[in-house]
Formats: sequence, structure tokens, C-alpha cells
Amino acid sequence: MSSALAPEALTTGPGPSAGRRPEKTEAILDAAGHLFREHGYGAVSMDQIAREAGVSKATVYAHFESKDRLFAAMIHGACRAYAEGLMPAATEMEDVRAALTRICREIERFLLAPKTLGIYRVIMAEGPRFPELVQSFIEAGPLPFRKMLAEFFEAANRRGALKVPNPQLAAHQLVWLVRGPLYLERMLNLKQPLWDEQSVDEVVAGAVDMFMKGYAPDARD
Amino acid sequence: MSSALAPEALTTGPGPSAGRRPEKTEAILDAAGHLFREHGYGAVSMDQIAREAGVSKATVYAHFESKDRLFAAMIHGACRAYAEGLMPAATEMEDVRAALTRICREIERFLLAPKTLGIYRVIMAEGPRFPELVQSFIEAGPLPFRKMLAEFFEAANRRGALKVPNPQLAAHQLVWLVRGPLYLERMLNLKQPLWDEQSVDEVVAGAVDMFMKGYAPDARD
DNA sequence: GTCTATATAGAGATAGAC
DNA sequence: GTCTATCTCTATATAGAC
Repeated sequence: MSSALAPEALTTGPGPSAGRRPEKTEAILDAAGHLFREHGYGAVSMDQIAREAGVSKATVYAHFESKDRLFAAMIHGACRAYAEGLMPAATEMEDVRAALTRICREIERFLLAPKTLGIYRVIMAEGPRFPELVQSFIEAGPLPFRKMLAEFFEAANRRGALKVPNPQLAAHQLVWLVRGPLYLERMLNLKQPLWDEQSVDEVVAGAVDMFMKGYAPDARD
Repeated sequence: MSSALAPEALTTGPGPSAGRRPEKTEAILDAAGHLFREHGYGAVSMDQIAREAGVSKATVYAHFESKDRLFAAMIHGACRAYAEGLMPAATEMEDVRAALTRICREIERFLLAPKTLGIYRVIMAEGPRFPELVQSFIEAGPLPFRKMLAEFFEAANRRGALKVPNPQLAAHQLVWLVRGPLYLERMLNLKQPLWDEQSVDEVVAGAVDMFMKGYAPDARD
């Protein structure tokens, strides 16, 4: 299932890195990641990648069997970044509102960062051509984070700090209350942003407010 | 600004449709729309478009100056569909919860439909290459709808039916409370959907519930 | 493994007949 | 305007020297 993203299957050659210089692998991956995220898969040529990486095109093909495989490797790296960038978000022993605020800030910081948006842009654009890659990405990134949020809500339920009937739905709601209002303008690089700099705080605060009003234990329902 | 989407600027030739047969224009636009939405801009060739439209490639170029212009014309059509598909959503003289439920159903029906998702997919993918087109699309579709929602909330505020301090933010929140939970799985065509068929109703109901708890006039704060 | 130079295929766009 | 046949450029991928 996630074999398409297994690291050892992504580079070329017989043995494990038979003489390839890791620094060049890294440089190629960096260049590919930057260019793919910025301009999309189809619009980027292997020549550009080689040039930006400071190597020849033949070297690129010595490290990665094809453009497809290089793309897969780049997405694989993004999954690791996802896990590292967003996972340590929740701790239980804390005021709920403070914890939610911190989580929402993390969501804003990571999910709306240019790098993450670039990954999503290219995944959504090329998804139909790489279905197994999409599945791997979802299972490595967004789903574990939703699951962790749901578990956080369940723990808060047990403590009586929240009253969340459907933790999975609530996880999606919290994520999108923060992400949604800023999503289009960041994803599309709008010249006239819908929100100014300080409005980001309003979006975060609005998300926490609405979530608390919806799921605070003393709310009528 | 929106000149890139002006209908008269999108087809080829000197006079207004100097001898071109509208049915073929329509067929080409339909084929282009379908293919672009399904596979993206770069992955679709003018040959494929011509074949699917049942005309020759030269005919395509007789109707549309270039692939770029054909793409722009297709986005233009999508803007009209956006306005027609989502605009008559709100009426004032109605129970607020019922109106919100109806609006949310419309959001689910239109914004999460395969056709709309395809447009968003290709707009986000090719946005960097067509910045003025992105601007036109946003101004013709999402922004007016947000504005209409905000005005609906303001009217409800005046009637005392709601208490919405920031109508613009609330508009985004409502849209994404419905759209968000279903967005990734539909946008990426996940094989194992996160929600089953009946859960869509739960998402809609959950959005209305949360919105009402957040902005009902008798809410504490 | 890494480079320069090249093979080959495919796509956007056009020429010329009707 | 519409078709068939073609031009031309670019991109993926490879051959061969070091």
C-alpha cells in the first residue's frame, strides 16, 4: 500500500545507494521539491531540476529512475515533514481553551505555510495520475493528525472538559475553521488578500470561540 | 481586470463569430472543460480535445486562438455556472435555522460536486501560470457568494435572529464547516471515503448546529 | 557516478486544399 | 470554416567518454 513511498524503492540502481553521493541526492530532491511545489509537475522539466540542483540531467537519472519516481520521492519527504511539523500538537494536562488555541496556531503555521500549500497544490493537481501516491500521502499526513485530534477530544470528554458527540467530525471542523477562511487566498496567491496580517489572529480566535461554544460541556443542546 | 474573461475576447477572428458554427464552439468548450477538469491543463492535448469534440485540430484553432485562450474560455463558463448554481441561496423571511440548513445543502450540492471540484483543482494547479484568470474567477464566483452570505447575516442581525460580530468571517466559517470535512476525500477521489453516504447529512447538521451555537442571539457572552 | 551530446516522441500551432 | 498533412520546438530519456 505504502510501498510506492518506501524510501528504498525510490532511488535507482541495484544495491542500497551503490556509490551515489547522498549530498547530490539531497540537492536533486530539494530542487525538485521546490520546483514541483512552485510550478506543478507538468510545467517543470528535468533540465530545470538538474540546473537548479547544480548537476547534469544524466546525474538526475542516475539517482532517480524517472520523473515519476522523483516526484514520488519528493512527496515521500513531504510526508515526513508533515509528521514532524504537526504531530506534537496536543497535550492533555492543560486548560482546554489554551490547548485549542495552541493547536489552532499550529494548524495555521503548518497547514497554511507556502511549502505545505505547494504540496497540496501539486497533490491535488496530479492526484488522478498518481492514485496510490495520494493514498499514501493521506495515510501518512492528514489522517493521523485528524486521529490525534479526535483522541484529544475523547480524552477531554472523559475529563469533562468538553462534550464532543462526534470526535472525528469535530476534528475536521476545528481544522477547517482555521484553515478554511485563509485557504483560498493562500492557495491561489491572491494579490489582494481577503485578510490582512492581524486578521489571522481573528480567524484563529474565531475558530476557538466557535468550537468552544459548540462543544463546551455547559452548552445547552 | 476581468477583460481576460470577456466573452468576446475569447474566440478567434475579426468579427463577432464570423461564420463559426456555435454548435462546434459549444462542443469544443464542453470537451475542453471535461478533459481539463478531469486530467488538468498540462496533461490534455489539443488533439484529445479535438477528438472528443468530434472536430479536427485546425477547427479548434479556428475557434480558439490558443490552448491558453481555450482554457480561459472554459473558466469563464465555470464562472457563469457558479453564479447560477449558488446565488439564489438565501431568503430573509424564514426561520434562520431552516434557511441555514438550506444554504448548507446548497453548498454541499454545488461546491462539492465533481464539476465544481474539477474547476477548483485545475484553477489551483494552473493558478501561478494564469494569475489574472484566478483573480477573475475569484471575483466572479467565491467572493460574491461570501458577500451574499455576509449580507444575509447582517440582515439576520438587524432582525435579532442572529448575533454575528464579524459577518465576513462567519461566511467563511459556514462555508468551510460544510465543505471542509468532505473536501479532501472528494478532491482527491479517495478510494476509501472518510464518510459514508448518510454521514453527509451529519456533516451538514453538524455545521448548522455549530454555527447556531456560536451565533444564536441568546448565546452567553 | 558524472558529464556532453544525442535519439526519439509528443505537443502546440500552421499551410494549403475544398 | 473545416479538413489532412506537416512544421517545429521542447521534453523525457539514453549512449558513450572519463
